[in-house]
Amino acid sequence: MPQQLKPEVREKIIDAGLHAFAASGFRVTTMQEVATGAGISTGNTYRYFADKRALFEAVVPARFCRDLLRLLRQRIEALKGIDDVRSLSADAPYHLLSEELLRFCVEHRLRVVVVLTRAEGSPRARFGERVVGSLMRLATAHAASLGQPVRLTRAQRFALEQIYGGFIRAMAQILEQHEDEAAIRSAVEAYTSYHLAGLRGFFAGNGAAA
Amino acid sequence: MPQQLKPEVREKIIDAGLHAFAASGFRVTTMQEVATGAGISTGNTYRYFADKRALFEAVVPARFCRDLLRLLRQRIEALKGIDDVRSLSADAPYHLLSEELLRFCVEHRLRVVVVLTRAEGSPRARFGERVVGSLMRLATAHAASLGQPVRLTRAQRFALEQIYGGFIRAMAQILEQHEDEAAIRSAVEAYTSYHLAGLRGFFAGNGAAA
Amino acid sequence: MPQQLKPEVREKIIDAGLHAFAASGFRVTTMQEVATGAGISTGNTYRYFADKRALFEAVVPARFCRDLLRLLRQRIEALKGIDDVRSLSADAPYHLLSEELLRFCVEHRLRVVVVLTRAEGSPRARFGERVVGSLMRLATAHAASLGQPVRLTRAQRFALEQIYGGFIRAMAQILEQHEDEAAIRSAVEAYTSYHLAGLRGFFAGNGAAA
Amino acid sequence: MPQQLKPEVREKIIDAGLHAFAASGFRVTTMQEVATGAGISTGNTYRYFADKRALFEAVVPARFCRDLLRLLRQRIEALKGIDDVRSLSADAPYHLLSEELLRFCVEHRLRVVVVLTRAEGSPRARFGERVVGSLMRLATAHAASLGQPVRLTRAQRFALEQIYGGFIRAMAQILEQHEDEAAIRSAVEAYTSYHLAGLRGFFAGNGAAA
DNA sequence: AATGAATGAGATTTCATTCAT
DNA sequence: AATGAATGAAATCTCATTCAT
Repeated sequence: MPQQLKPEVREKIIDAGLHAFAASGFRVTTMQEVATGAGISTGNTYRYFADKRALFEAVVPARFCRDLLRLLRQRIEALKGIDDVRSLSADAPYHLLSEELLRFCVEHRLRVVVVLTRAEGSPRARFGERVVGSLMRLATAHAASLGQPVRLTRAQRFALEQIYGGFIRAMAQILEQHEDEAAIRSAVEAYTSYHLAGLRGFFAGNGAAA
Repeated sequence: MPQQLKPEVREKIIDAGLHAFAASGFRVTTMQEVATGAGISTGNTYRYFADKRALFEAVVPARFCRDLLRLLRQRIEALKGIDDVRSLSADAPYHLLSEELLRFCVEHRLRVVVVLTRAEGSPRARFGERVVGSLMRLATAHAASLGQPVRLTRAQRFALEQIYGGFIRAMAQILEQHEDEAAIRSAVEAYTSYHLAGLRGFFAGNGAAA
Repeated sequence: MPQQLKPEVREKIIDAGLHAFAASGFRVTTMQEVATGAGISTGNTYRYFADKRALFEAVVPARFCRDLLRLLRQRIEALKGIDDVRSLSADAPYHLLSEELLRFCVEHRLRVVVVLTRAEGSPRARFGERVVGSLMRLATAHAASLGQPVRLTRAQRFALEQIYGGFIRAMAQILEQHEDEAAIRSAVEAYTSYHLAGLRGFFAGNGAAA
Repeated sequence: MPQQLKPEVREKIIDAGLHAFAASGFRVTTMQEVATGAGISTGNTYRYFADKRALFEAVVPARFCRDLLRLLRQRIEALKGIDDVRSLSADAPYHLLSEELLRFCVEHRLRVVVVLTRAEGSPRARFGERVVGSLMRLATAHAASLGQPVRLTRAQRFALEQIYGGFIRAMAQILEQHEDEAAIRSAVEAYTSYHLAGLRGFFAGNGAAA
């Protein structure tokens, strides 16, 4: 039922929800705020979305999550051709690999922010974790696929988790604070120079290739 | 009024608050939980602390914030003697610089966690940002104090902010998930190998010295 | 205003209301359900009926109530020729007396169900009571018209009320659960064998004639 | 947690709930009404009962349901010694069998009313049905245990269901409308003279012994 | 006449905070 | 000082009813 109502109102609600969630997070945002933001009454909101969680799911659709996850994985997998992260020049592969991801993130700027850092209490609360877990598994598998398999200690695994967590969080922050693509691109590039060099150091320091 | 009450009760409340905030964050934690955790009544809590915010401020006192901030700054400042982060070996300076900070963090494990990652909605909500800002200013000033002043673009500055943000967040996570010092130490070490190499790469990639 | 609208739409609404009320009762049924059931919009419903109560009154019209009441009364009155319920054979009078009533009930199956057992909160909420009251008065008057006037105690009067209440309720249940006339007839017959024998026992046990 | 608060307030809430539920049913009764009835604020109600359903369950405890069910079953089972309901004098076994049940009903007057006829939408909504089902099974088993097993047609089974349904409903009504035991006793007695005679007629009419 | 989106009142539930004892 | 029951404001959600088109 809550589907073919006025599409523009639906969009207005989703948009208001997106901004409200991005500004305050799922828990703190009230349906009142969303409704006000959309210029409608609270009750009307419920004609379009069964409840707050459903609204969140519409703001951050499953499809979107799948795509984001896939693009992030591709970014890791694209490293497979390269024998050793240490040989990686910071920018060359970067532009190559992430063009699609970047476009996607630019297009869905706030959506990425919301799902990665404003989803506490929402039905997508674990998405961030899942992304990190997925990246971790890829990284591990990839490393294993190289000559000298990586033996990470528990502490190293934990650190790697933080590293990837920091990476996606940084991406979210960049998207949150910048509106135009050029600015986002520059900030990502700058962060990438840190991140890739960091990974090289991490695996080198651990006598491991990745 | 909340001065000459029983200090041990006060401590019990603070301790219960600390654990509750660490477990669920400021917003989600209820005064009831805190009181129960402290083994006293809800009402009594308010004789010791004017409200939830005041309790949080007692759990994470200004003094503690100052100390943590100071130690973090020292860590940066200690780099001053070194001309170029690029020449930095990953582990050597690490142990040297951070011994005091580490001890402090181990001792105030949960407090650090709370103020850095569980403070949303609390009066210390911005502390993390302030720390990062302070570290940024130091880094910039330090760089400027060297021969060739660093000219960071806006994007690089922003990326550096994320880098430091990720750093303190990683530290918080490490402290949250590990209880014994040895484990904390290993995890910090692993993360540091990433972080310092990352910084080298960052400044190298940006043709800048720090 | 709700007069010269399209009669077939009016009928559709009434029919949808009938089914919805029969399925869930007055209170639980929503105007949305009714409108959907009628294949029209919610708003349009209100062009035909001032409000939910008016709709209910149309679903169960006064005329219908009068007819049902009249037929039920006839059933009682038809006993007048018979001196003593005790002499009543269970089935003979049954077919005779109730043929018209039965046809009526079969024809207005759901309507009877609704007014007798699904009317809570509606403007016809008391109809069941009124029916019972009416039957009671008839029974009393009838008894009084016989030689030895029945002296029912207050308790007996009350019990008789429950007996008639149970009777009409049973009839409603039978109508609700059976669709074809034969099945309804059998069930009514079975219940009647209980009910009439019960009445005989009731008046015999109370040393009264009815 | 909602247990050892002020027992007298708890009792007041339960009592207010009992009366409100008895007056309007589970669905229609609001927590506001209950709170007002108990002379407290709405919020306070939730300190004693997790939600409306929990309140209902406290008003009509499982223990109470078990006892009521057991006593009703006993009433049926006590008929086992009697070969044929037809030989049953209306009052003799009645007093014998039901003394305990009567006392119980008198003591828990409104509670019985609520669980049997005001529970729609509540966690005990099906209790009435279960009671009827249980009585039906007992009656059937009992009949089967006699010489000539009862072969009830579908219609007769259905009618028997209505008979027992009417029986418990009548009992509820009697309890609802009378306060003192003597009145209840008289009304039950009067109804019983109908009910038992009715059963005799029912089984006789069906050429069956029970 | 009709649509169906929109409103707004009201119900349930949660908690920070207050208050009688 | 302490208790812990009580309050009241606010949030989520539901629907009868209205209204712009």
